[in-house]
Amino acid sequence: MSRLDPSLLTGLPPFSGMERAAVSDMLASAKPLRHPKGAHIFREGEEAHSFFLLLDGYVRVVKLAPDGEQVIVRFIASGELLGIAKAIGRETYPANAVAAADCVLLAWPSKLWEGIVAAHPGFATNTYAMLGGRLLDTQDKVVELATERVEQRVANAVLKLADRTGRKTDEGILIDFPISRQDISEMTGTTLYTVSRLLSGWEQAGWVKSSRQKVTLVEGHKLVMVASGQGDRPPPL
Amino acid sequence: MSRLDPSLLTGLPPFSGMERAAVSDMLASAKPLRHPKGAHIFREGEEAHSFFLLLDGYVRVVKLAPDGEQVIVRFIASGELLGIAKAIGRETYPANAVAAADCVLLAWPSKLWEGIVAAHPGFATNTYAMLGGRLLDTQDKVVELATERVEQRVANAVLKLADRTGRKTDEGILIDFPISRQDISEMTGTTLYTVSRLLSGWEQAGWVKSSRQKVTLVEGHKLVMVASGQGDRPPPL
DNA sequence: CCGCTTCTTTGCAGTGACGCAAATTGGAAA
DNA sequence: TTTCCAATTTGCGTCACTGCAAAGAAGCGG
Repeated sequence: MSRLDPSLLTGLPPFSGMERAAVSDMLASAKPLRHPKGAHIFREGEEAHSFFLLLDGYVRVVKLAPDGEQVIVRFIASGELLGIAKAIGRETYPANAVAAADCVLLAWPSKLWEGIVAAHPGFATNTYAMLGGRLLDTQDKVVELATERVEQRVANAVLKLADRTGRKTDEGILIDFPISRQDISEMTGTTLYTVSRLLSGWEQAGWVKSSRQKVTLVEGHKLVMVASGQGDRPPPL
Repeated sequence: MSRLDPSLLTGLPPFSGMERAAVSDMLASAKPLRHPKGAHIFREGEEAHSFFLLLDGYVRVVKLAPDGEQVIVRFIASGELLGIAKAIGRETYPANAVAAADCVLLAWPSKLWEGIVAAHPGFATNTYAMLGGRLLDTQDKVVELATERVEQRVANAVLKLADRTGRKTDEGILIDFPISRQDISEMTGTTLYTVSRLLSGWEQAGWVKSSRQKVTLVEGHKLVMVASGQGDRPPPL
């Protein structure tokens, strides 16, 4: 008998619409797991021995370009699945997963995948819908990279992070985990220098507040304008 | 009884590993369909009434950026599925599909999707593996757009097209359908001017031959070098 | 065969973004 | 506290790429 309570999972998207008994059943074969900030949860190319559910924390999914540059392909927030290589017919992980903050996860052995999917059609449907959503997200990212200027992409990234992980403070909406200029540049296909210049400009204008590994959104609507390409340009220094 | 022969499908990836009888069963509910070059097969946002198998021809999957620019998200060659919104839990098509050449398709009503997937687990597995492959392809495109220079991306696009749709001629490998400089620019996130300049340069160097809507690969290995970022730069005009 | 449309080429000027270098700041560890 | 390392800022020169404009080429329909 597991010490984990099924109510941990029942509210989460991957398990929505499932019977409590079914969720308990899945939980029985899961192992809880912790990773400190900065640790690799899995690596690209490695055999996909497990798939995971993120219970708490944040995870960056990172790909390595041929020249060694890193690209952050996606952020995972708590309640989401990751490492489900088996669901897409793969035997190895296609990217690296790194804890962006201290993380708590559940892990299932990948060899249970087929059985779980067969036994829980609701879980399967949820998972494939989620995969479809990620495909569309990624396609949107392609469109963004292909058509928007750096300024717009960085504004977009900050807005999305604030929306998905933001915590309200008295100064504005704070992005809830340590994020560097370099991280933001790896999400938007630019350099840490350019991100720094942009944030400095926006800070001068009073639209954000930022310091080491911290970004707080003060006037979101201004950044929305920038993201859409219609923003007043804050005066260059 | 259908006039279509199941052997049309048995060799194609979506149906690999399936019984002949199962394939016949699926074929029974499909309607053949033709679209001339340039026609829309479906449009973004439209209700996903059908899903398709491309039997012959080529299809561009195109997204519209907020500012009206077009981005070619993917090319579909014969033997591939398209428009499978139901598989990813969507009720509407997420992009436009345009015939890049005269096309022959099979169409199934989307409402049959659940039944088909339930009745043919092999087909379901193949489809989800294919979707996973598309997700990885799209992620690779993100990495490419984020890290490579225009020159490399255009070389890559030409190589991929030649590889996937190339027909051998006495001059080299000819891309098998009409493709304009504009098309290539929409695949690579640049402008038709830049594509024209690059192709002109490569033609001077004897690496490709190109004319109106035609590109022939002459010295593929040279373009591979360009794509990897190690190519000798052909002398500017 | 002519005229129209669409695609392509290329000169040129403008600039957004890069990337090095060096100084500065902030936090954590000793 | 002091030390040390990583993150950040910012000046400056450079360049890849853009985007207009205008001319040339190719194919199609009448």
